[in-house]
Amino acid sequence: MGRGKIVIRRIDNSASRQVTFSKRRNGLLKKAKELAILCDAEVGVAVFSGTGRLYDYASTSMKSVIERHTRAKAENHPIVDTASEIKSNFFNTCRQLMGEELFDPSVKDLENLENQLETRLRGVRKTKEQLLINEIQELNQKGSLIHQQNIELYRKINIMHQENIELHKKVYAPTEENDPNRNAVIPHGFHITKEENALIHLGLHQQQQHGEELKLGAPKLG
Amino acid sequence: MGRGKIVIRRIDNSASRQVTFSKRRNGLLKKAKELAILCDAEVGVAVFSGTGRLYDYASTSMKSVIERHTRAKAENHPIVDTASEIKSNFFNTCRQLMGEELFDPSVKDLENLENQLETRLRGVRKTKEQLLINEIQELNQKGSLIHQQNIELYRKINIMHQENIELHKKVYAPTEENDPNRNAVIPHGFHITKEENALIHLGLHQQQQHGEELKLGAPKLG
DNA sequence: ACCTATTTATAATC
DNA sequence: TGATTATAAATAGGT
Repeated sequence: MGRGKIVIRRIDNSASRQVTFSKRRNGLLKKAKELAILCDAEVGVAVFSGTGRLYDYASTSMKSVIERHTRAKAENHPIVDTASEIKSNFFNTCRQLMGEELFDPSVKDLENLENQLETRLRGVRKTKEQLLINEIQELNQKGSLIHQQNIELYRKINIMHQENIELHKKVYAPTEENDPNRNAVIPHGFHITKEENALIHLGLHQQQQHGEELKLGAPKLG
Repeated sequence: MGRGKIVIRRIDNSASRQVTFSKRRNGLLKKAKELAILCDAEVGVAVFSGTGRLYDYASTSMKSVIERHTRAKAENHPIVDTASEIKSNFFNTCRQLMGEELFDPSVKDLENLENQLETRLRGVRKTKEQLLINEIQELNQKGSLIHQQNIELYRKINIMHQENIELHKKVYAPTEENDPNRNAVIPHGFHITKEENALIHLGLHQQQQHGEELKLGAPKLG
């Protein structure tokens, strides 16, 4: 709620951190008071600055809040896991995650921690991967399209080639001696023949590629 | 901060009071967390509803907060970092890594932990991304290749097309009335003409596609 | 510490 | 209880 949005993460700049601390500490204590008054609640707040200074508020008294809190906790938390045990487990988990030796890998909290971290990682990965996969699919589609067009062109060429041959026969075979324009035409015919060979060769070469390298189905993306 | 302004005074209506309590309690706890995270502060909040139910939050642990509070009240010089606090900080780090809020990121070990985890995550991501990027590049190369082949084919077809026209002229124009085989040949000529038209149409159609859709340059991969 | 453009929190309402 | 929304508050970034 300010000039710009901020991410809730430790403010690196010490001065800014101190300023923000001052502002927000006041805000927090104000809110605590308002809550206590508006809703008839008992509220206690304690804040220690980075430098260790204490700022606190209690709607009744801190003593009362602490005692009541202790009682409430005792009722809710019969036994099971000592707080210190859990702490210890977490501590070990952290060390493991930091690449150090694992002290006690059997702890459930450790496994939870690992799983949750993996889940997060997966989420990030998924998003980015999806973008890349989409891109690949688009390229595949375009590739298939051009490939189809290529095939179509080969077909057409073959047809034209046949026609060409027919025409050649018509032009040169039946009227070999009769046509006075024959000599003027020969270079054309010669030229065409060379082009045909080139085309056929090119076609074979490409079709091999199509069959072997260009299987343009969706690639296996892990 | 709502539809209307209110005065900070006990809310008489019980239902409204309860609703407001719920909202503002959440707000207070959220603010407490943010303060702890943003400003590297140790924060503890305890709230008892009118019905006596406890809602609390501690950036480290309530035990730590209470102890520190007691000490701060008793003595005048605040203690900076006890062993239990460091432990607490690790505890909080773990919680953060588990996807919960960050309570006290100021401890160096905590930062190390974060950095190391990020590094790991980055490494994994990079590897997988690289694979996908390679795949995209390969597809781009193949696509360009086919595209070039396509262009080449168009060129060949145009050449053949010209040759065909020349041949047509040779066959049908000069000997229109003289050739007794003319009728037998006409079907061929007719057929050819149709193919030519089809080819020209196809060519134009595809070239448009090449120009607009099939810019097969390397895509931007984020 | 003060100033505001913005973001947040939340009062009122459904 | 949970959404929604208009509005009040809080506050981030500057001075």
